[in-house]
Amino acid sequence: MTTPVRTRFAPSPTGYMHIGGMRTALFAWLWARHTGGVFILRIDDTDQERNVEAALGPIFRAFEWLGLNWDEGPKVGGPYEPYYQSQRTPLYQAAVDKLLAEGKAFKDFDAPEVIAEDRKQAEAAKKTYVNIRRSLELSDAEKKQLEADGKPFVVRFLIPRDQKIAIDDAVRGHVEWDCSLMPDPVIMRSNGSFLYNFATVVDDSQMQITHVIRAEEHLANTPVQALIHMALGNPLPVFAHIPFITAPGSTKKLSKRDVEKLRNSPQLKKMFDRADEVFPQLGLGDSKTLNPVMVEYYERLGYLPSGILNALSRLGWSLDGTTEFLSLEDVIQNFTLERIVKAPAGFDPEKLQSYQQYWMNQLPLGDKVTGCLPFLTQARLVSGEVDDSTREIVVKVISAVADRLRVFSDILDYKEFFVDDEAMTFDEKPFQQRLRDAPEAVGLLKSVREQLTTVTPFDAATLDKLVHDFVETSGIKIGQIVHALRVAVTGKSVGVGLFDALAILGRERSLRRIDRALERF
RNA sequence: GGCCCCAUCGUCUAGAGGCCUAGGACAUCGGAUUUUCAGUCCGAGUACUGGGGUUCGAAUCCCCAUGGGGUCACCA
Repeated sequence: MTTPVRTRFAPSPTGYMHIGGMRTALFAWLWARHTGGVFILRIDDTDQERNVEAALGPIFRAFEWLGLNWDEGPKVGGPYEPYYQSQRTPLYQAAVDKLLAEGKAFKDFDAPEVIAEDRKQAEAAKKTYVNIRRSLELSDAEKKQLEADGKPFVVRFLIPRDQKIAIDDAVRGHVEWDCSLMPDPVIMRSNGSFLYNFATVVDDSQMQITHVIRAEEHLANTPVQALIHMALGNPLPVFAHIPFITAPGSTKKLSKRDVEKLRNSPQLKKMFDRADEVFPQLGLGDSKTLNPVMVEYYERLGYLPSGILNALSRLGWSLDGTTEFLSLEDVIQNFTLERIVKAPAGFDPEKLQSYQQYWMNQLPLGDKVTGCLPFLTQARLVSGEVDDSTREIVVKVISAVADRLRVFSDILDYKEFFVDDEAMTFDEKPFQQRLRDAPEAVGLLKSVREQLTTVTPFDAATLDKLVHDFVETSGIKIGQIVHALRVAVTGKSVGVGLFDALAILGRERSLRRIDRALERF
């Protein structure tokens, strides 16, 4: 019989979901899904105070947005409840008692200052620090006396110093440590609370976790955890330490501590700038409230789960040498731990952009409209109720924008179609260059305006022909009129095809805008 | 510093002894298409950290060096 795979992700309630953590969670989730196993969410809130629920919001939200559901955990429950570490202390207590009773852990009465001194001396002597087990020398009577006196103590797990401990990591292979170099870790604080390293072991075992898939920085914790598992009589789970994600252009772990440094990295600058441009329009603050290390940044900017998921899966994992675009379903089907790359992977915004672009282009028009609409409403470019005529315009704009649309919020770059003719602003630079500084612009604009009053139908193909004929008969270059017209009608030098723009606006609005430009000379 | 991990184009990666004069993708740079921007198409350059082995043969196996990183709490 083969036991079903059970993996877990155990975030602490930090108030946001880290993109690197999301990638770790994804790998654990993928392994469960690939094998038809179970994925568990467990909350590591041992040292958190009140606001756990609030701090958890963005984390659940990230999972839900990306469609990574959990089979057991908060909200859904499960056979190993509770899924909050803060509510599991009886389990930890029982485990400590067991170790204590079996002599596999001991009460250490040494004061912190004493320990600090030991450590200092070891350092001075250039020797690896290993705690001195003074309390182990105490007689039972002495220990009883100390406890009766209310002398504080911690519980330490007794490392079998005469051994070596080895694990066979599913991505790293055989890794071995010499126990004689390991200090006895504290597993229970003097205030009676428990430490992560211990709680994790108890939880993983009680929840029947078969595969501990986590970031590489936990590799150093693993010997201790393995030893505790063994002392508790648990079977060892399979460990799989996946490499962490590094910051763009760096070899260091991508951490939110360094966001301010990241802001200036050339690779990430664009992402911060985009946040500062878009979020204020949406009433969501700016790059200080949401930045590219948070999953929510991508959601709020209108990235697609498929784009993010594709990018995240390809960071440290590949199907083969050529496949770049994979749906979640593809990845689930092909995901194996052995194909995880051992070296850290740099987070590359450009590459993410390309995955995103691919998946956006796969989307049918209707889905793009549905995706963009909330952004237009949120930016108050369309009013709450979306009537058919509004929707019609949105459809037209998005068709014209075509594959310029990479993320849904890009639609905000085309707000000229959604503002009143009188409210539309002209960008100064192109207005100067294409209209004021172009001596023939006024005349050409007036002539074309004349023709626009009568041409029918007022659609892109007809307008295209009209302008080309106009160019022909007046013997000018097409650029001379096109640029002027574009600025006059949209206020900008870049955007959708000019004839599309005119057709979307329609005759009335186009003429009004041309008049405004003319008046503005 | 101790312990541990890692090492192929700028970046993500393919490569599990001969198929490698090292493949793909992103980015970059050319060129084409074009009313702008984007896109698309075509093309180019760019990498096995170094040194020793093993072998007829090494990017691939072993050793050493170097470099990078992680971790060393009564944090998680």
